[in-house]
Amino acid sequence: MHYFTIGKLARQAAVAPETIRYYEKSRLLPPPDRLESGYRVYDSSTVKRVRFIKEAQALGFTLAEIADLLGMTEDEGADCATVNAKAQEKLEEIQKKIGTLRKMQKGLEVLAQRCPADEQPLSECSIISHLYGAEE
Amino acid sequence: MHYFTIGKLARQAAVAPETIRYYEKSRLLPPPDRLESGYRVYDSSTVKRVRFIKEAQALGFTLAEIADLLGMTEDEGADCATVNAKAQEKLEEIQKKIGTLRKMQKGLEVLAQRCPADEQPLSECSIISHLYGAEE
DNA sequence: CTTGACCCTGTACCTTACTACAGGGTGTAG
DNA sequence: CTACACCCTGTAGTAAGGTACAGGGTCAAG
Repeated sequence: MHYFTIGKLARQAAVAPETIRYYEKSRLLPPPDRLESGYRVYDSSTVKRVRFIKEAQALGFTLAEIADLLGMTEDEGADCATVNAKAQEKLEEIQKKIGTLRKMQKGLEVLAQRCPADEQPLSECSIISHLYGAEE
Repeated sequence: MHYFTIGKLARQAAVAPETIRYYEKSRLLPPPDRLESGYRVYDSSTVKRVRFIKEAQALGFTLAEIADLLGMTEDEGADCATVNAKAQEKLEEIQKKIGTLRKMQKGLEVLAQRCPADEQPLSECSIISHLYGAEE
């Protein structure tokens, strides 16, 4: 089966090799197998894992939170009550993020629609007012 | 009308006063009016603005991006084509974020459901596989 | 009319998440 | 058999986003 050295992994996941080593040190990636030379070797599942990390990060999760998220599925001997509680917590957080994004979306749509017909000042910020139900 | 000093504003928005001053320096907040003493004075719209900044940040937007977002509604004399193009761009970004969050949500739900009936190893990470359609 | 909570500016420091060497070994194409 | 791209460890530096003083003025309650 085809394997990846750190450089190839990094290219596939669109990050720098240093970032991979940094993630390893930070326990976001498990210590990989090594060739006799000491070179790290990875398989394609690591590519997915790194991409996941990057996407979660773009959504405002910190590396610590992401480690937690990934840890949930990997802790051998984590009991179900704990995993479920954590999952529930994360689900609520995600639900809230989606809700806020929806409101921003609405605000931007209003802003865009208002524009071609113009004349009204844009100064009343429709993004903010959609989030907080302000004087529209 | 009731006004806020920096400390009250900070408490209302759940940040530190230093953060408010930092946002002012970073042009995320306009220079406020001052009392004769030099004290900054704000009104409630600034509370909303600061909350907006914090929420946008929690969604992975940088302060520079947020400044851009807020700037869109305030640039006197920004032409509509430009505002619309920017809004469209942001809308796509937001749509993508929502999509990714939905997939994470699905993954976490599967993880949680799988747990009480247990026995299967959790080791196949359902969060990641939901994002990348891996071997489920 | 003072005391405690608040405000000011300015500078220095901190954490997170990288990024960039330095100094040295590896692997493969020509 | 060498040249060039790649890998290793370790340490230091960077950018973003704050946070923490120091040194000094303000304001309202008692």
